[in-house]
Order: sequence, then structure tokens, then C-alpha cells
Amino acid sequence: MAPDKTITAENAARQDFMPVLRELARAYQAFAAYDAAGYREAGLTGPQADVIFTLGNTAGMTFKEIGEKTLITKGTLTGVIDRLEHKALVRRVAAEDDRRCTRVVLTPKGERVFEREFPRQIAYLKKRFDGLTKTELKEAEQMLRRLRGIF
Amino acid sequence: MAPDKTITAENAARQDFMPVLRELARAYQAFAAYDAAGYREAGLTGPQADVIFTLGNTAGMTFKEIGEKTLITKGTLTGVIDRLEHKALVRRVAAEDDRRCTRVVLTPKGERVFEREFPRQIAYLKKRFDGLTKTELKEAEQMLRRLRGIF
DNA sequence: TATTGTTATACTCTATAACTATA
DNA sequence: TATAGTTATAGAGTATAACAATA
Repeated sequence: MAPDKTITAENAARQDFMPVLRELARAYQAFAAYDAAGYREAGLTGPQADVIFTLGNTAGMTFKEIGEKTLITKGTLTGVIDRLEHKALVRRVAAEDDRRCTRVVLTPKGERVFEREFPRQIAYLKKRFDGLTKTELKEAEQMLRRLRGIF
Repeated sequence: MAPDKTITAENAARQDFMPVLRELARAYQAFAAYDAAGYREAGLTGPQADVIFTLGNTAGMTFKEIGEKTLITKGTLTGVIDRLEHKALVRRVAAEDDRRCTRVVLTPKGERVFEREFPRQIAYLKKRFDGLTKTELKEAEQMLRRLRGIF
């Protein structure tokens, strides 16, 4: 059967790629919900955990760098960092070379949270991957990379 | 090489499944950003578009049904429906049989938005899938289904 | 002039729980 | 007692744009 040339409200859901998008959304949402349940126990929101886990084992990063890694835009990032600073998990440090930049660094308390929560979160996620072989993981990774590439 | 028995902050990122999760998140985020750019032109947010596209070609649904389809919890859904009602895209209709229930129905304006925007959004998404064969789509779907299943 | 981060505005969504009216 | 939806509360994230300090 030839594919539809025209997409109408009626046949739209029957496009071949639609199940892929539906499953992509569901797979991600299932993961995100499970993931969130983990770091919420540490009192962190998604963006907050993202920042803490990004800053771990580094000498700190500028807002610009954190924004690039986490996909959080600068305006939002100011608020996220404010809340983490309020919790005494990070602090702002003036950059020496470029005085426009601010580096964000984990505090000792932030380091402890990272050292405890990051491995804990990974172990918590790892439990779900017990049934998958190394080959399957590699295939999944490549397929997802392909999907990301088309957007 | 034997896998690590203990997960520490240092070796955590080297777990075999981590690239899969990273790519899952990136693939979804890339899709979500592209998708959002589409329905934002229609003045809709993610949850709002989700509701409109869910109600299209139906005789309406109760809050409970919409919540199950879209994964929006009831408290949040009240607000989302309020905003859609304010835009005159949906209206609340008392259910005849069970007076606790409220059905949400697209208004004529809502229908027009659905008839125009849903196919438009699908066509917009379709452009990105040109390079993929039916077989690849099927494989991707199955793999994502598998991933969803583990969570 | 361009870039970094802050501030302000105005929404939108989220989680949670108490509440109402029905069943 | 249980369920459907509303309301209240308190945050938290988002987009956007104007802004100050610095390069």
C-alpha cells in the first residue's frame, strides 16, 4: 500500500514514525520518573541534580559551561544556582582571568552530597539494566544517537 | 575486564549503561525541543498541545481519562484545562450519568485548531524521518519499548 | 560592539494535601 | 467509604528581554 501523500487529522496518527516518537517519549518519561525518585530523596530537583553531578570531580565551571552541558539557559541557571547556593551546596567564585565570568564550585558540603548521591544514583539506575547484554546496550546507544541526529 | 563491583564517584560515569541513558535523554530532548517549536507557533504549551491532540477526533473525555492519556495529574490538569477554556479551545460539560464527572470537549474553535495544527505538526515531524527505512523504524520502536519496559 | 551573568516580568507546571459533591 | 474534580499552597522552571560590567 502506497503511503499517504497528504496528512490529515484522521490519518496523522497512522504515520509510520509515530510509534517511534510515542515510544521515545514513554521510554524517556519512564526513565525520568524513576531517575527523579532517586535524587528527590537527596532533596534535589532535576536541574539541581544535573548541576551537582556535572560539577562533581571538576574544578568548577562558568555559567556558560554549565549551561552548555545541562541545556539550562542563563536566565534560568541564575535561579538554579541561587537555590543551590542557598542550600550551601555550591558557591560562586569570581574568575581571575575574565572578570565577566563567574565560576561555580561545589562546597565541601556539595562535594559530600556528590560523593554520596552520584554513586548511589548510578547504582540505583544500574539495577534496571541487569537483563541487558553489552551488545544490546551498544545497539541501543547507536540507535538513540541516530535518532538524536535526525533532529 | 571484569566489571566494577563497587560504584564510586570516579568510576560511575564509566558504567556500560550510562551512554544509553545519556543518549536517551539527548534524543528525547532534541525531539522535544523540535516538537515544541512546532506547537508553540500555535500558541500552545506542551501539556496544552497534548490535551488538544488527545481530544481531537473524540467525543470528549473526562478529567480522569485525559489524565491517564497525558500523564498529567488531576490538580495540574484543572489548571491546564482552565487555560484552554480561557482560550475558548475546550469547554467543560457535565456528564449525564455520573454527576461527579466532567467531560472536556473541544469547542468549534478548538476543533479548527486541532484540524489545522495536528496534521501540520505531524508533517513537520515527518520531515525528520525521511532518511529512515520502515525496518529501522520498527527496530527503533522495539528497542525503545524494551527500554521503557525495564523502568 | 559583543559577551557574561543578573534582574525583572509574567506564566506555566509540579507536588501535595485538604476539601466538595457526588456515588 | 471511595471517587472526581477543585482549591490552596509553595515552589520551581520557562521564555523573553532589558541591563550592568567587562572584554
